[in-house]
Order: sequence, then C-alpha cells, then structure tokens
Amino acid sequence: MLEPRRRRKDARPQELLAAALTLFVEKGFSATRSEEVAALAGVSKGTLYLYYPSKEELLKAVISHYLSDRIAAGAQQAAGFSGSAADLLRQTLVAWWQALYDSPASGVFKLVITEVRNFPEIAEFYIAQVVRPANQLVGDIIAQGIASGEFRGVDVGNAVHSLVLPLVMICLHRHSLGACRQDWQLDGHAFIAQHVMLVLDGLSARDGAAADPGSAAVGLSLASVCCPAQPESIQTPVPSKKP
Amino acid sequence: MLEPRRRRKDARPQELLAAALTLFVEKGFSATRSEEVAALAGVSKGTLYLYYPSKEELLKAVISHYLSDRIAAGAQQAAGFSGSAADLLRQTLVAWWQALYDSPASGVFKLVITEVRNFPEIAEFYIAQVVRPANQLVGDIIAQGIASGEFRGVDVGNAVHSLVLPLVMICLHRHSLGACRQDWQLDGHAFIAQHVMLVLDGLSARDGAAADPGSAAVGLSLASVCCPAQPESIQTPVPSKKP
DNA sequence: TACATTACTGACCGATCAGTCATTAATAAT
DNA sequence: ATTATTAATGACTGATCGGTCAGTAATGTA
Repeated sequence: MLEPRRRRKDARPQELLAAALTLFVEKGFSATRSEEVAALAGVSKGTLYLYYPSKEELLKAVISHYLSDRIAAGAQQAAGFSGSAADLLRQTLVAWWQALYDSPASGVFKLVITEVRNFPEIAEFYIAQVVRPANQLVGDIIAQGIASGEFRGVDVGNAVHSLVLPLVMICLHRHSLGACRQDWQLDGHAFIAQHVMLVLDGLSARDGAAADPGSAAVGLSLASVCCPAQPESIQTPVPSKKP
Repeated sequence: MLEPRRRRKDARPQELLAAALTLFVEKGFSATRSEEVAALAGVSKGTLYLYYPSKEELLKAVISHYLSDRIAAGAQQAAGFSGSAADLLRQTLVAWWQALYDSPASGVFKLVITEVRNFPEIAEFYIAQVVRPANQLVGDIIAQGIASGEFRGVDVGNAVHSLVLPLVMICLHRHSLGACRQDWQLDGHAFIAQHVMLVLDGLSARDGAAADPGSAAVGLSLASVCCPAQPESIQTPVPSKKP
C-alpha cells in the first residue's frame, strides 16, 4: 500500500504549491500545518523544506506562481485579438474569468485578502504584478473604445472597477460560503457572462442611453482587491537550499 | 505608569469583543494569540477566559454581537419609514451601509469569509441571521416597488445581489489592501451612494429603459456573502463560567 | 476595622508545530 | 558490482500558545 520512495525533483515544487494553495485557501495560512501540505503533496515534511526555506516563502511562492500563470495567459489572449473594444472585452475577459473561476487559482484572491496585512511584501507584489497591470490592460481597452466613439465618455478607472470587482467577489464566494453550503452555490459562468454584458451595455454609446444620467458602470468609484493582467518580470519560485 | 487593578465586570465583555474584532480582522483568527486580545482589552489572559470559555467561542461571540447590533439598527430604520421603494432603499440602505462602513463592524465580513470553512457553525448562524433576513428585507422592498409599478419586473433575488455585493466588497477592501496601502484607498461613502443610485436607476420603470435589454441590475445572478437584515432571536453573547 | 465576596492575575502545564539533521535508499557513474 | 551522489525521510527540538488555577487585591458589608 505504502508508495515506495521516489526521487522526482522536477515534479515536487508544482505538487507542493498545489497542495499549499488548496490548504491555505481552505483553512487559512496560520491554521495550516506545514506537515499537512507535505502530506497532501505526497512527501514528508523534510522534503517540503528542501524546496522552500520556510512556510512564509511557500506562501509567497504560491501566490506569485498562480498569478503568473493566469496573467500571462490573459495578456496573451488579449494581445492576439482584433475587433471592437466591446467584443474584445466580452470574449477575452469572459473566457479568462470563467477559466480562472473553474481553476484552483481562483482561491488566490481569498488568500491575498486574508494575508496581505500580515505580509506587506505580498501587498507590494500583488499591486505591482496584478492590480496595476490589470487596470492598465482593461483600462486601455476601454479608453480605446471611448476614443473610437464606441463607448461613452465615462471615467476609465471607475469602469474598470465596475467590470472587475463583482468578478473578484464571486471567486471569494466560491471559496467561502459557497464551499460549505450548496444551497448558496451559484452558476459562476452565467454570472460572469451576464455581468460583463451588463456593464458593456452600460458603457455603449447607444442613442437612448446618452440622456440617461446614471446608466450602468457610471460612477462605480472603487479601488480594489482585484484582477487579470499582463506579464512583467514574473519571478519564478526557485527551489532553495538553506545556508 | 501601571494601571492599578480595576473590577469592572460589566464593561469587560464589550471591551474584549472590540479587542478581539480588531485583532481577528487584522491578523486572522489563528494568527491572533488570546493573550494579545486580553492585552488590547487591558486585562490579563485569565480574565479573558473568565468571560469566554474558549477562543472559538470568543470568535462566535464577536461575529454575532457585531452583526446583531447592526441588523437591529437597520431593520428599525427601515420599519419606521414611509415613501416610495426607491426612496426607502436610497435613504435607508445608503445610510445603513455608510455607517457600517465607518464602524469596526465592517470587518466582520472579512472575518466570516475567512473563517466560515473552519467553523461550519458560523455558516449556519450567518446564513440564518444575516443572509436570509437581509435578502428578505431588501427583496420585499424591491418586490413591493415592482408590484406598485415603480420598478421594472426584474428578478428580485438578482436585484438584491446587484445592490448588495459591491457594498460587501468595499468592506472587504477596507480591511485588506485598503488597510496597508493608502494609494489604494477609496471614498467609501461616495461609492456606496453612487452604487445604490446606479442600481435603483436601472430598476426604475422609466419610459426609455423598458426597451433596454440589459439595463443596470438585470441579470446579476449571484449568491452571496452579505448584508443587512432584521432582528430574529438575536443570541446575546453570555459571559460564561467553566464547569 | 475586620471579614466576606469575587473580579482579576500570571506562573504554569501540556499540546502543538515550524524547522533541523543524521540516516536511508533511489539513481547515476564507473 | 561497487561506489558516489543526492532526494527523501521522520524522529527530534525549542518555541509558542490555548487553557488552568492557586493566589491576590479590590470592593462590599457590618
């Protein structure tokens, strides 16, 4: 029954990160014992410390690893696209978020929100690598839509928040109340699609809406805990040796 | 310098709850030592355990105490009000959330989201005492607005979520990224007001909007981690003695 | 002032857990 | 086959922390 020892140096970091993500998101960082992470990854505690020098470094590696993956994918998706700004957002953003929602990486939001105050380094990293690039990427697309007359002249920053914050919220929900009570579960894919449609509709420079003083996506001012982005000096989590 | 011992049996529970809320929200439940809570409340660890039998019970007391307070206030506010559904929501909901946003109680959302999976009892309590009554209260007002022809015939559950979820999100933000980086701070009051106006505008049965297929607040389907409510068998956190 | 009551204290205990390291065994090299 | 290399182990350690309780002092009572 007991698996014989195997030497698989290459596979370990990935497996440890996946195990750590699962447990950190489920139980929280402090409440998760490093031995549990190791066990879920199928190794002993000693092996965990062979690849990551401390629990805190493991946490940072988890966050940057899963964000890097998704951010790269999103930026790539957006880069190779031509069409109207609305189409770009509708297709790229929706697909990107639906994939994120289904993946374990959706838990990173909960992790960041809960741990950011304990580890200021994470705030720096998260803002630089995720929030800023994401706002830039989405904001640029919206700004372009405004410039071309496709969208109304709304505040770009606010529009980005209107678009993105509810999407972050359902990722949080998936890993909190949604994870313990099925009766509070929701259809994430449908919501993501409907929400993006709704906001784009509010943004569109259609005739009837110009006179409407407060149509969708106007005035949602909000700084965030948020979203997708572009790759930019993605730090690879490097397996480490102690001094 | 050292404060002389004082016997203040009545004030202790409140002070302990306030200290616990602050630290649990800031550092997380597991990362907070019970001695820290006691110290912040100005008592020794032994005194803490004189009033609450365990750290977990203290957590539950914090959540139910701060929710009870606010829920009672909100329901009362809504009860003594007459006017259109839109006015009721605009004035009552906005005032209620702005007060909540400013108070320490806004941290309870973060607390619930992070700890709900570790303590299923909290999920039960939170859904029964907060989510359900809140949806009921807000939903009833919207339904009444629809019945009177003031609002369009949207899905009531979805409309409630459209209204409430972004408000929850800014409370989360206030206690995560917003708490460590001022450059990501936002004007919560302005956002709350603007957001509620926006959604009510989308709900209103104004002429021009009837033909608009996706106007604000339609289709935001989402189950939640959420909001205000009505009082219903509010359990008073009772100071306890161990067996 | 003497005594009774009880809110409060903090040293203490046992359990837990992050991190270590001497040892083991899987693979590579010769 | 023998040796060298190194991935992997898990018993161990020192520190930490939830919870206890015998003792202390603040307050009430006569």
